[in-house]
Amino acid sequence: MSVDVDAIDHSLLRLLRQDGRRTYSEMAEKVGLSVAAVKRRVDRLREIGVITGFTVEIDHAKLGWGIEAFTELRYLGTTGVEEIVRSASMLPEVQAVFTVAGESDALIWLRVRDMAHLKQGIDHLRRTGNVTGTKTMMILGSWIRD
Amino acid sequence: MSVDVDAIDHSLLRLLRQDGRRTYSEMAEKVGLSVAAVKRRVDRLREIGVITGFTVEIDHAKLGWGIEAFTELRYLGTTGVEEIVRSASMLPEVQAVFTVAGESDALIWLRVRDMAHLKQGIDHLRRTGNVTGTKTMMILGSWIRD
DNA sequence: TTTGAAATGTTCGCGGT
DNA sequence: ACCGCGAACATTTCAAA
Repeated sequence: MSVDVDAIDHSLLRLLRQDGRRTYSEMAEKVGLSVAAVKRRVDRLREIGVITGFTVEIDHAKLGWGIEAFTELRYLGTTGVEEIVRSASMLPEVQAVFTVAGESDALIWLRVRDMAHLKQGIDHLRRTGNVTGTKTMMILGSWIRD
Repeated sequence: MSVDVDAIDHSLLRLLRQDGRRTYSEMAEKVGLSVAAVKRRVDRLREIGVITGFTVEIDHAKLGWGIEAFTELRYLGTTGVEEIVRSASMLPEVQAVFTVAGESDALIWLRVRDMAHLKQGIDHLRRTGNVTGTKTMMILGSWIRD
């Protein structure tokens, strides 16, 4: 399932990670190709599925959702992975769901307005699906690549 | 530190989360404003720090980095939070670092090519900084909002 | 806030390597 | 298969109302 992506493609991906709205002209200048060549390469990276989309990065604290936490969930042995993701992702407070192998079955990334809101979110998770136990870590700070 | 962001701003943020390369014209049509008004709003969201940037979403498995894991790290009590982030973020395998309150001090999101590579990454983390213990969860699947 | 016009960027066909 | 060129089309940007 791996694909051929050369050094220039990697440069383009790096440039787009730094700024997803960069123009083709700007990228063309940086990698030393024509504008059309750059567009064709980016189009191809989308077609073969290396690029799955573009998005905006938001400071949620500025929007009043300044508290983040990870909650590890354990489910009944009969609960399928798909079911875990489906039930957890319904909560608007859930930013991401990772199904994992280890003591826990899932790791949930929560984003909330305050502690009361967090409590409510965790309670909701415990009630939805067949949750048998939770363990929550408050996020003090985070660093994300690029 | 919270700011005033109205319903139209939220619509624009939602549209940009779905596709960060949407044109102002397209957004203008969807929210019922002129193109210039939309541009001014997006510019303002950047200025006040709600929008911190734009980026591309990549399928890393297609690039041959198909294994992901979370590693919980415990550090010596003398280790500062800044030091934890600084040492961990140096590894290219580290996708994100979350400093947390709880049993562990940090939660590291790793992305690697294979199991040998994962082992090497965790070993490196254990050696860098004052790590006193680790616990790793392999990621089986993930769902991320939008 | 909108309008309007110039500058800039995107898209695609075609010919060349 | 990949590139560059050029022309048509679309978007961005900003000044003025």
